[in-house]
Amino acid sequence: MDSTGVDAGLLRSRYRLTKQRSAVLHALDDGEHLTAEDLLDRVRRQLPGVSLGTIYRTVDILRELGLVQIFTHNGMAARYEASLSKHHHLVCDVCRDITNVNVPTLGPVIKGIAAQYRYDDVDASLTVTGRCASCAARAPASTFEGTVEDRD
Amino acid sequence: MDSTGVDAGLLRSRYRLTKQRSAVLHALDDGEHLTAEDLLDRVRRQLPGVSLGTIYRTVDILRELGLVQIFTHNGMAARYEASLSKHHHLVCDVCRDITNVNVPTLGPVIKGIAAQYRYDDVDASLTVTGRCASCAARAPASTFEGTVEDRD
DNA sequence: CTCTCTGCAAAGCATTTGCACATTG
DNA sequence: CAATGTGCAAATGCTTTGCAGAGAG
Repeated sequence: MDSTGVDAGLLRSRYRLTKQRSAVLHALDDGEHLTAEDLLDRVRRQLPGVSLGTIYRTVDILRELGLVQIFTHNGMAARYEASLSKHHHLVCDVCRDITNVNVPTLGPVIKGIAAQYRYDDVDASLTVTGRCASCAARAPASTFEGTVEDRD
Repeated sequence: MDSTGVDAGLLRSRYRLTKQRSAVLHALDDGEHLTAEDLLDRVRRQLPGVSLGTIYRTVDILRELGLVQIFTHNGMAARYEASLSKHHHLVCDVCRDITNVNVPTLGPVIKGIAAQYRYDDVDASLTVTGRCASCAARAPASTFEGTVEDRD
């Protein structure tokens, strides 16, 4: 089993390095903001017998070890991504597409809030919603402010 | 039925103003970031027969009308609040307490992202997590950086 | 060899939905 | 009175969990 790459974090931890966990770790590099089902599909290409329960148990310990970030928005299924770099998300209200985005200017904003409310060890997640360029091109004009809600 | 206060938005809409909906609207003023169950409890004080299904259907149309904001974080149950003013949330990792927070400096950050990625009609939700002052006081010292994860 | 992990299947929980009856405008 | 809304209970979808056997160290 590969013990020098993405697996290193697990090896150093109090958890055992199993082939299922290694496969999940590798699958995480195989796409952005993957759902548990997405991960299951990818993991099963290598290791057909793996169960969804194992995916959930694995991402949970990877989160505890700081190796994955979990993204949720409204009631949608959780998305998992390797903790390579801190980033935030842009979600299209129309097509539900998710884009990763770096927001370097957010740091000072968060520091300010932490200081004002006396919070320690702060982290933050910013989710920007709106209509992406392709959906705007495809859709009827919208000249008014505020939420654009179709009544289905 | 009161038709001049919080009910006005519903009255002007294509939806009927029922006593259940009015009660939900009033219940929303009765606390911050309330869960569906919280709303149900409050609504039932006035109107004992109301069902959870009605709460969910009602908050959904209120969201569509822009009268409530919905806050979710990780897998937690959704929280509902009247759309009085735009605000964001501070969530304590330890006690799970939620604090509303105004973040006036966020506007330019979001505008920048919208421009860069060509998104229209953008909105944003910022959730800052960390350890609140009372939990920090109560807990063992934490001098290292990063997430503080107790193994239960 | 012991402790941890896994697959399976069942349970859990928040939310949604179908339907027959009640209510609104 | 026609259209819409409601209560109830069942269904849904994601996630978690108990257990007995498999695998890691």
